[in-house]
Amino acid sequence: MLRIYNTLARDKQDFVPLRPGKVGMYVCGITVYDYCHLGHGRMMVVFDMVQRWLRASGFAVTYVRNITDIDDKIIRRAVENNETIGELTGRFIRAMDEDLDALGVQKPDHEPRATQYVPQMQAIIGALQENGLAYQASGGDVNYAVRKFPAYGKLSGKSLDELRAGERVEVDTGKADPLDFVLWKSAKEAEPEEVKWDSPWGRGRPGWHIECSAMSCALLGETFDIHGGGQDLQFPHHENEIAQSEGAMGVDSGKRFVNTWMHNGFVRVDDEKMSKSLGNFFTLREILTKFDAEVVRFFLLRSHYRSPLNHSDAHLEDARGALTRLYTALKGVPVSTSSVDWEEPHAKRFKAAMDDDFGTPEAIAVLFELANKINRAGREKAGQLRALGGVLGLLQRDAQAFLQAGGGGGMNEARIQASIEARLAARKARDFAQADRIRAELLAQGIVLEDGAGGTTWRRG
RNA sequence: GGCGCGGUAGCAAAGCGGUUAUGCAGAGGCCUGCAAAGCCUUUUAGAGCGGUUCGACUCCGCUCCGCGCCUCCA
Repeated sequence: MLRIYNTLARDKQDFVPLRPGKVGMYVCGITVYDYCHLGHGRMMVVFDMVQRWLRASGFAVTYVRNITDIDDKIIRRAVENNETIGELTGRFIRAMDEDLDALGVQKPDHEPRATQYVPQMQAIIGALQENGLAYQASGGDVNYAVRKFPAYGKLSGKSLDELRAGERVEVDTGKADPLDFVLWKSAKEAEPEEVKWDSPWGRGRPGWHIECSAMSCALLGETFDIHGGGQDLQFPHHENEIAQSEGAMGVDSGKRFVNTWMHNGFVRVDDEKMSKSLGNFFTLREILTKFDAEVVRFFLLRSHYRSPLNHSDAHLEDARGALTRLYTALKGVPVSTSSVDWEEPHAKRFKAAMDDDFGTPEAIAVLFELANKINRAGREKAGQLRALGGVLGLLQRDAQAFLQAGGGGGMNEARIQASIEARLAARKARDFAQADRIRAELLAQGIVLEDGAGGTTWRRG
């Protein structure tokens, strides 16, 4: 039985889908005005892992991950760059696809873009207005009347009165309550035509929060199983989604928006949250110039998805060494598409770990025990190791290809092979001084030689 | 100020009320011409103070420290 930590309950709960065997899952994707950083990468890999595990468990999953392609930052950036919104967002969506593809993140079943769901957003806003939860302010913006939604705060554990005690509430004329948030922003003269839609409330564009309510409802229905996102979206974004979606269905309808809320932990740098505003972020593409993408994925999955994760080159190096051990156990094992034997003891422990709120660290520990068994007792379990790794999106490459990835410093394959031959000749002649000299030269280039039963092989060190 | 999360061995990181986490690093051994890899053995834990218990790293309380949210943010 799969158990998931539900933020709404602040506890692990048995996962029971609305419809047997089927799971609807929505995850807040990113706002595409810049390159993805490692924090985005973690969120993407975490929910990719969740999605994979649900499927491996036999569920028919509908996975929706949106793209926010309209918002203040996008507009500002496009104007700065003197390009259209579409050009800017198209560029960064392509970059995101490249980065995620490298990390082994599978495509969601649906990847809706906010700009394609404006009519659905308007419909929800209309319903909210009918239900007395939305009002148009003097400036033209349509706001959500937070005080009218009794359950406001149930996800984040905050009460409106406590929130109001917080100092940083900007005084926005037109809002009935400072905590009310915008559903529909009335158009501003200076903004490009591209971001203006007609609506019953005048020309304008949707607020940020309404996008996810509309897209999730359109693709998964009014109520669905799992909603995920980064911890920083818990408040106010997800709280507002609940207010919108449940408010539109009718506060008294008893209908629920989402059953299970999942939030992944942050990536940190020097014990501080990695973020754009702090300027301490590392983009995926810069990390991927230094580290193999699978090493990055392995690094992200080696800690629990809800724990904070510190990023540093040393930690990535550590992950590389660990993943190298797993691949070393697969040396000489052909890449095959063997499936998992779930009756096998290691697989049972792997499954138990994953079923306990996606315990990837322990699942990966089982992989190492499997590697040890292979090194000790032979290759029978190699297919099992590869197949279990595959459940996490790992260990699918040829072992040699992984071990030699990144090249051999300044040396090409032919030169390395020539050196290995030369060393072999020296060894045969029992000229060990010469043989050791050649090995040292290669090592200086980051190439490690290993004399095995089947001959000498090399890997990057 | 309000709400929440966490403090595990040299580093990273898990589970668990009583039995080896796991990876890297360290020590000894096997293997090797010597190494590397691998295998075997092994040293370093659970912030502090109380409480519950036959027994606590694991449950409860307090203290100290760190982090996050309360504003856009994965």
